Amino acid sequence: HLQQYCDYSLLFFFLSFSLSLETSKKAELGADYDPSSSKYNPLEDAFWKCSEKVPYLALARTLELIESTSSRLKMIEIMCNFFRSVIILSPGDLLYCVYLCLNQLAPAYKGVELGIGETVLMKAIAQATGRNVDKIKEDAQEKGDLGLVAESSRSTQKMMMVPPRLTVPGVFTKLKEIASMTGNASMAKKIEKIKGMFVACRLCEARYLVRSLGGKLRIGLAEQSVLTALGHALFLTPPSKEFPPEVLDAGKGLGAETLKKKLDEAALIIKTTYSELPSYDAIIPMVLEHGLHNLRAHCKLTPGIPLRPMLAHPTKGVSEVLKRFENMEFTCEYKYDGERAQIHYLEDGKIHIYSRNSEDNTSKYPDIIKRMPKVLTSKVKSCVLDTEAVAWDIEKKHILPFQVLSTRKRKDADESQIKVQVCVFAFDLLYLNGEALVDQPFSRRRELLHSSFCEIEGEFVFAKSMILSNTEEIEGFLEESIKGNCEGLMVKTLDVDATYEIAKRSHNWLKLKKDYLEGVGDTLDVVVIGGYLGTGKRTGKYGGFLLACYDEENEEYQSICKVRELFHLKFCFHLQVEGQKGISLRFPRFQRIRDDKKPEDATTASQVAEMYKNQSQIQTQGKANDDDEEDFY
DNA sequence: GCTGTCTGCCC
DNA sequence: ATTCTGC
DNA sequence: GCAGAATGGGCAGACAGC
Repeated sequence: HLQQYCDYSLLFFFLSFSLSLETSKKAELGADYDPSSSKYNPLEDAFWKCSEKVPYLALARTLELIESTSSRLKMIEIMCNFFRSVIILSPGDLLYCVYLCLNQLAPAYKGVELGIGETVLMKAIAQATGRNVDKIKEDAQEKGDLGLVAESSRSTQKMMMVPPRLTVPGVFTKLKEIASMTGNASMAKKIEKIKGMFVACRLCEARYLVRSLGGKLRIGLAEQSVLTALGHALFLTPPSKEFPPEVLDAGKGLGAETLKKKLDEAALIIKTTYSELPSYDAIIPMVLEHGLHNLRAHCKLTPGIPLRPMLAHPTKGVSEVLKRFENMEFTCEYKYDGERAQIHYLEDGKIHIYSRNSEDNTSKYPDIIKRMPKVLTSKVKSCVLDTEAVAWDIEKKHILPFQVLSTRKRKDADESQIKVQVCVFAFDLLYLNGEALVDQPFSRRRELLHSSFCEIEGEFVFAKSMILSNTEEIEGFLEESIKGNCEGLMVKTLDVDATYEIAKRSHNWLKLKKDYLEGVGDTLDVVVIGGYLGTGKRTGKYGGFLLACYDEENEEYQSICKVRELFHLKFCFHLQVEGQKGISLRFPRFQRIRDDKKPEDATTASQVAEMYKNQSQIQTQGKANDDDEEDFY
């Protein structure tokens, strides 16, 4: 507490000192920028001029105001106001503003990554502020956020020359430069770049710069709301080729209801466009040029660019499924335990494969690419397939666990050297011969899927599915899927609410996994042997706990996994834990406290081993894998 | 060229 | 991945 | 129920340090 008090008093002293210096000339430009006013005037309330680069401080202030707001509608309004100023004053910077608000540098499929993590960032902050890395680490634990640490530990050393103010395009460009650095000594070079920006930070800029670098903006507003804010801004203050523009506030004079309707429409246009063509590089220039109402015509689902995948809502049992899909026709499919693979076949014959998060996995699957021509019927000229790539035992012709798949080479895999084979399980068709199918019902998409592709056992097959309606049948199918080394079932409506329109509902499917079912699946009674300090919203609380089973043989507790939340647990002991590799749990989660048991009554190590061996996936691997058991554990 | 650590990305 | 929380 | 944040295990790949 003493330390914290000292830091703050220093900070206040430093701030008032620099402010009094500045005010003798002029107040820090933009220090009081306030895009939170409901009567915001995008021209007069901005503190930069037409055609100037957007000051980074304008963005940082926007983020700061949003962070201190709890209502999402208000957050969106604040971001919207900032965007409105950018649209009329500096439209060329809109793309960079959007990217920085999302903490993104490029569409995911371009694979642009900063390659900066907590450790490097702490090193950079330490160097920039002349403080010790351990001290930074300590502060980070206490404050739960490196951005706050950076903001409050800026160097008090006098600079010979005051660096020029940061701008949004300037910061964006530097971040991209950091991302492009590779090879020997690249980390040191990245640190130098970070330091260069850091010394130019004013007010709250350091907080958001550091958070951008760390990959977590933590302002309580992210993708969906940025899209909404962007839509609202484009409606209220349409891009204009003239300055000053004809329309500054298109909402003026509209009734509240009409205005809301118009704003919702605008947001839906942006969200729909983005879900089909998730590239701001493509969308922003287009919307600035042609306006919101011509956007859909210019930005469409495009083979070669990954679209957002449909996700599934978890359900706790068949009864919940029946309740949700009451009076609707639905189908059950096996939920395969592999990796989502969105396969694009272009008219020029090129094939691309994207992950669930739109990363480019093309070079990971040369084997899939090679087999595609065999499975396309002659009527397919171009398509986008939604599939799951699953590790496959060629000899025994069965599915292997996810863990096996995860050992595959990730980049530039050579087809001849592939050790883990995969079978593609196709379950949806999103585009066929120049036409997007996302607004078609699933029944239609599946028909087209089944009639346009040929199955090849062990290489490309359709997801196993059944149309079932009563509880017993569905439970039977679920059991069957588990026996077939699957995770459970996916349940999808066939005609009602059955489109692939992510902008309307991104979790339009249901998933039913064996381990969601109450009272089913493996539960362990474990002992808490450690706790970890939380970060961000969980600062000052435990963010996670280390759990252990009991090893009777050695009379010791063996750590088995960590878990996020423990109900009502305020204190815990810290025992010495020896790190060693063993069996662990894939999706550990807390169920309840066992008041009735003592620590020594915890599940024992041998019981855990027994449970591991009894898993159907392990059993079906058979004797051939016994030799590798040690490795596999 | 080997090893440990960090990072990003699958689930 | 799962889970919790505010709106 | 949505959106966002914070958290889990575990792998390959990249890089630093020797």
